[in-house]
Amino acid sequence: MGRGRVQLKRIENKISRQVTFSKRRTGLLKKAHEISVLCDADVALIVFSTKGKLFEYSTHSSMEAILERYERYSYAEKLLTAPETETQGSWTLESSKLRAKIEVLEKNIRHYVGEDLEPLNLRELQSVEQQLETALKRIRTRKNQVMHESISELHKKERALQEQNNALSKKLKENDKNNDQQNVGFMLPQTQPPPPPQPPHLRPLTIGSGSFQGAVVIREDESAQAHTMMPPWLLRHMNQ
Amino acid sequence: MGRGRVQLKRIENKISRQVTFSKRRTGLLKKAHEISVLCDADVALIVFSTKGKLFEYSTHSSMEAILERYERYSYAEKLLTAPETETQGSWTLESSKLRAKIEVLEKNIRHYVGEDLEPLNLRELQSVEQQLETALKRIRTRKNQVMHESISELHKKERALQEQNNALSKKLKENDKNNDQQNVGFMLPQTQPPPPPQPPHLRPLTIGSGSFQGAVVIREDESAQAHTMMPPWLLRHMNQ
DNA sequence: AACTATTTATAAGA
DNA sequence: TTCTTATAAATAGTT
Repeated sequence: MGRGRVQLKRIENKISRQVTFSKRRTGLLKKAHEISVLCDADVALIVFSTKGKLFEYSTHSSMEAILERYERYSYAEKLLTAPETETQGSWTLESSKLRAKIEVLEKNIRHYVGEDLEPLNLRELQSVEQQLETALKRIRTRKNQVMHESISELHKKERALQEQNNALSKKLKENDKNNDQQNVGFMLPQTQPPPPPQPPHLRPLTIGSGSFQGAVVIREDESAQAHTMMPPWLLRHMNQ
Repeated sequence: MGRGRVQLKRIENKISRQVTFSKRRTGLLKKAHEISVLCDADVALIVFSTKGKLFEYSTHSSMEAILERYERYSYAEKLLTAPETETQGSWTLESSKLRAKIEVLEKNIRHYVGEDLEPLNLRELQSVEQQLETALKRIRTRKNQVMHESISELHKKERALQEQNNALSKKLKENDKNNDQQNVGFMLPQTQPPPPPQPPHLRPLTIGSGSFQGAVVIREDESAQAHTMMPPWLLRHMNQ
């Protein structure tokens, strides 16, 4: 919708990318608002610019409400509650100094998430790169650890449950014998019927050898994880 | 954009509201996708229809990652809002809010460099992991770009120096001729003896059309790029 | 930040 | 839902 067709690919020129971003952001927010009013829908829209600046739109029922609803809908647990803060200590530093520090920290964060990289020279880029590699290693180590802990925890629980189970069965058999002898005339089934199957997105990942159904949902293949996905049904509508 | 103007208010007719919802939803998702691609932005879009059906779009970095990021960002922001009147006490309040924000930012940074990971659960670890992977890709792309620029800069310099060199040599020869004619009685050798060979790790990289010996291999595929450090002697030339 | 020539989105109708 | 078409809106390129 402009003087020329536009390829659906990253605009390389930084200036026009910014200009386009600004224009389209306005348009997108407007349309989000319109559909929410016209069609009485709940809409939440979050946009981070390349430089890491946040823009958002949400229907009256507040961003938080919609995100919570989303979480509930997608069967995911609530996001981490915000980290706790302590605000004691002296206030000797001026606000402006604090603000300056905040700016520096935010800039660092942008670099750590790969944004706003133009001002960095090669040496600095390599420094960040190395830090991220180290970080990634640590995170993967920790993730592994968490997963292992989780798994052995589950195993432990499984064993405990199995034992309990055996004990109960045994007790039950004894009761049955007694009942038989007394001709009471009824029996509990020895095995439970299998639970009804669930659709995949509801089915928790099962971990361990036994019948334990853990709640730890782990993506099977993270490296194959989709990197941008226009759903096919949307693609159908797209000219490019 | 249709046959008639449209009032920005809820469409009362249920059928046409549904139809409009369907059409506009498609358009909105398309536009969300476009801005994310064209402008390299991270976008998360959530739409609940009146009937409670969910539609969503998110950039490659997955919905969870963006919501996580949003939570981090907006939490830090929240600490600074709730503006107070400028009384004496409010300045200390301001300071403490700023401090709180700084703490949150620092905690985030620690996570980005792989420290202080114990409090994170699996979901959070994976979110950070994904962000770091994206960051690493971007950084390597940028590094490549910087190196290319640097190299062509060096080429240019080399050519300039070579020309200067030729000019000086020529001038020198002419002077020598004059000196010969005047029997001044000394000569510069026309050719230099070759320098003693050096082990490869000491030999400076030569770049350019002349005696090219370089091994600057830059892979085009950024995602597969080597995680290698530049040798210090090359770094020296590349400070921005 | 404005201005338009165009392309796109979409309201209405079928 | 889907297609068609007339028209309103969005926006790319320009100033």
